Amino acid sequence: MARPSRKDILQDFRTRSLLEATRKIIATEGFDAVTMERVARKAGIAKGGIYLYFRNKDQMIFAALEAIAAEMLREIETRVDSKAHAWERLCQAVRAQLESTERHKDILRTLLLVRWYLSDRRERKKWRRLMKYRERHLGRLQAILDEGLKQKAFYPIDTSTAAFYINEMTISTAQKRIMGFSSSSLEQDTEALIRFLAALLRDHKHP
Amino acid sequence: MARPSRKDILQDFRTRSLLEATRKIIATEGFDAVTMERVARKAGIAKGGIYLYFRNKDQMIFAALEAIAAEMLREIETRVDSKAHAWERLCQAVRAQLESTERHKDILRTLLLVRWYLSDRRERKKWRRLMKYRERHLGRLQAILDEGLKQKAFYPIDTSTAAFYINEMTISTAQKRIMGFSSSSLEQDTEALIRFLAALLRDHKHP
Amino acid sequence: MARPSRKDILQDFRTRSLLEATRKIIATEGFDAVTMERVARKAGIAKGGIYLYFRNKDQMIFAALEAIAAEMLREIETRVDSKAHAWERLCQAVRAQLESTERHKDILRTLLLVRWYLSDRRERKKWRRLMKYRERHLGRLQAILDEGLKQKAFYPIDTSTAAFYINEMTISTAQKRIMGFSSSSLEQDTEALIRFLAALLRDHKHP
Amino acid sequence: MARPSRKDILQDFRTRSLLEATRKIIATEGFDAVTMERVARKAGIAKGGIYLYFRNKDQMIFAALEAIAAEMLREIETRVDSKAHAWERLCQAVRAQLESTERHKDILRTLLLVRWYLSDRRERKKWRRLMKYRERHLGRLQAILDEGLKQKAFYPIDTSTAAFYINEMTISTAQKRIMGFSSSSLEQDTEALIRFLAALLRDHKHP
DNA sequence: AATGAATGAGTCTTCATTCAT
DNA sequence: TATGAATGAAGACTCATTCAT
Repeated sequence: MARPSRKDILQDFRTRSLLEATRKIIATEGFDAVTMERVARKAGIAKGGIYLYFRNKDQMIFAALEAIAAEMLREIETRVDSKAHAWERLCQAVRAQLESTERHKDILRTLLLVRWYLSDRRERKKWRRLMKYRERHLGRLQAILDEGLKQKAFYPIDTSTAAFYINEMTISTAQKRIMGFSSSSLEQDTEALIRFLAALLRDHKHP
Repeated sequence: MARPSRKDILQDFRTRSLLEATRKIIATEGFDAVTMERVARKAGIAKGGIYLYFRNKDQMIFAALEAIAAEMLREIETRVDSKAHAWERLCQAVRAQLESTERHKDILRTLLLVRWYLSDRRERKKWRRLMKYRERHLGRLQAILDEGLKQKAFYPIDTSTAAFYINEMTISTAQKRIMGFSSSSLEQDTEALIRFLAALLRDHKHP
Repeated sequence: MARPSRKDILQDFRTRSLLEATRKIIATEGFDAVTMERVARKAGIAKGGIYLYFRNKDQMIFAALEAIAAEMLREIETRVDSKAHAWERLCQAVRAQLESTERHKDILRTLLLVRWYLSDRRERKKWRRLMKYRERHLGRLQAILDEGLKQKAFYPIDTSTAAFYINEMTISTAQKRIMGFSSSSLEQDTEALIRFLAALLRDHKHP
Repeated sequence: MARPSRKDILQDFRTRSLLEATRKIIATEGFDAVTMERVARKAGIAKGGIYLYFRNKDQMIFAALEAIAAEMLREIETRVDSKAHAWERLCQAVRAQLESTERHKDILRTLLLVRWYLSDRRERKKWRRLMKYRERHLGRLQAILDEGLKQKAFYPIDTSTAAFYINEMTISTAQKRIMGFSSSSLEQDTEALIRFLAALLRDHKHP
C-alpha cells in the first residue's frame, strides 16, 4: 500500500478541519449559525475552498454529522469491557453513552435533527446512511441482552425490543438533562435509569 | 355575554388559518421552510396581513406550536375514561398518544424540533413556555401511577421517574414508526409497548 | 354669510386635529415617523378617514407645514408694536422670531426641510406656495428698514438686501441653538445678534 | 512604502463609485431616495456587494456626507492665498465658498439635510461628527478676522460671532440662489454680500 | 489548488392606500 | 360618512455559490 502522498495528507487535514469547525458551530450556536463564511474562517481556509472538499453546504453538514455519530460509537465501545458479565456490560454501555452525550452535547442535538429529517419520507434515503451507526449500537446492546438471557441473568424478554427501549430511555435521560429538565447530577440520573432497567430485567426490589 | 361579532369570527378564522398553514409547513418541510410569503399564500391572506394577527414570525411559529401541543393534549384527555382502573387508564393514555401522533405525524416532527431548540441554552427561555403542556401530561400520567400504587395494582416504583420514562417510551415508539424503522402495524407496536410496561409495573410473566 | 353648518364645523375640527397631530409628530420624532396610522390615532380618527380630508400623505404634510408657517407669522406680527420707532420694531421682530422658533422647534426644522425641497428644481412649484409667508415677513422687515432710513435712524443701506440678511441671520441664530451649537442662553444669543445688527445699521461702537 | 496592489486599487475604486453614486442620489432626490438597490445599480455593483465596503446603509450615507464635506473644505482652502491681507483672504474664502456651492449644488442641499437631522436631538450624536468640518472652516474664518483685527484693518468685533454670521450669510446667499430666489448673477450676489461684510467690518460708505 | 470579491435570489417587515361594511 | 382590515409594493440585509485571478 502506497504511503499517503503530501497531497492526500493535506486533503485529509483540510477535510478534518472543516468538519471540526462545522461541528463546533453546530454545537455552540445551532444549525442556523453554520455559514460557509464562518466555517471557512474557523477552519483557516478560504470560503471558496470548501467547495473543493464538499459539493455544497448540505453535504458538508451531513459529513459532519456522520463524523459525530462515528465518534460517539467509538467512545462507547471503548468503555465496554468485553470480559465482564452481561449486566455489568449493559451498565457500562449506558453509562458511557450518558457521559459521552453529556460531554458532547452536540451529539445529542444532532441526533434530534437527524431524526427530524428521517421522519420526512422524501429526505429519508439521504439521511438513512447515518442510521447504520444506530443499528450497530442496537446490535451491540442486543448481543449483551442475548448473552444475559442465555446465562439466565435476565428475565425472559424480547431482546430486540428491549435493546430498542433501553437505547431510547438512555437517550431520553440525556435529552432531559440537555433540555434543562433535570436538577439532579449526572450520576443520580444515571443510577435512576439503571435501577429502572434492573427492575425490568433482573428483579422487583424497587428502592 | 355578547355573542361573537362578525369581526370576532373573522379574526378567529384568520388566526386559525394562519396557524394551520404554519403548522402544515413546519410539519412537512421544517422550520426553515416557514416563510411569511408561503404561510400567507397557504392561508389565503396577503403577506402583510399576517402582521395584523401576529407581531412577527417568531411569535406566529410559537403560537402554532402551542396550538399543536394543546390539540394533542386534548385528544389524549378525551380518550381516557376517568372511571376505569389505573392500569386501564394508563393503557388508554398510551394508546391515545400513539394514535394521535400516528394521525398527525406533524405533531411528532414538531416535538423533535422543539426539543432541538430547547437543547440550545440561549433559546431555551423562549421555548420553555411550551413545556407546560408536557408537564401537564406528565402530571396526568403520574396521577394514574399514584392511584395504581395506592390500589396495590402496581409494584412500588418512583412514579415521577416512571411517568417520565413511560412518556418517553411512547414517544420513541411513535418516532420509530414515523422514521420508518418499524415493519409492524400500529396495533402490534402498541401492544409490544404495553407488554413492556406491564412487565415493569405489574408482573414478570414476560411473553 | 350663512353660519357654518354642523358639517362644516366637524370638517374643520377634523382637519385641525389631523394637522396638529402631524405637526407634533414631525416636531418630536421627525418626518420619517409620520405614518398615517400614527397621525390617525393621535387625531382620534380612523386611518381611512384621513383620506376624506386630504388626498394623500404628501398633501397632508404640506398642509401641516403651511399651518406652521402661518402660525409663526402670526406670532411675530402680534409682538411688533406698530407705534414704536423703527429700530425698536426691528428688535421686537427679531426677538419674536427667535422666541417663536425656540418655543416651536418644529417650525425651524420644517423650514430646513422646505428649503431642501425648494432647492429641487422639479419640486419647486409645489412648495413655492409656502414662500408667500416668507415674502410677507421679508416685506414687513423691509418696511421697517425703509421707515428707519427715512427717519435717518439707520445708515444708508439697500433695504431689500438688508431685510434678507437680517432674516437669515435670525434664522441662523435659531438654527445654531436648535442644533445644540450654542451654550449661551436665548437672551444672550438674541442680544449678540442685535448688537451685530446695531453695528450694521446704527453705529460702530462695538462692545 | 509598497505601491498599492491591484486589490487596493479596486477596493478604492469601488468605494469611490459607491460614495459618488450615493452623493448624487442624495443631492438630486434626497435621503429617502437612497436605496441600496439604486446605489448599487448606479455604481455598477450588485446589491449585496455594497456590504463588502460598508457595514450598512447608515454608514454608507455617513461616509458619503463626510466625503462631500471634505471636498468642499479642500476647494475653499485651495483658493485662499495665505500671503494676502486679511480682508482679501476673507473675500477669497467667501468667493470660493459661493462658487464651490454654485458648482456642486448637491453640497448645499446636503447641508440642509444634515442640519435637519442635527436638529433632531435623538439623531444628533450620530451626525455630529460631520460638524468637525464646519468647525475647521469657522476656525479659519476666525483666524482671518483675528489677524485683520490685529492689523487694525477691521473695526473691533467679536471674531467668533462674526465668523459664525459670515459663514451663515454666505450659505444663505448660496441658498437663495439655489432656491431660485435670486435673479442676479453669481458675481452680483457675491459682490452684494461682500459689500455687506465691508459695511460691517471696514467702513460705512454703503452703496 | 486556492482565494475571496462579486452576485442575486430570498427573507422579514413596514406602510400608503383601498374598499367592503 | 366613517371604519379598519386587507393589500402588495418596497426596502435592508444575508449568504450559498461562482469565477476571475
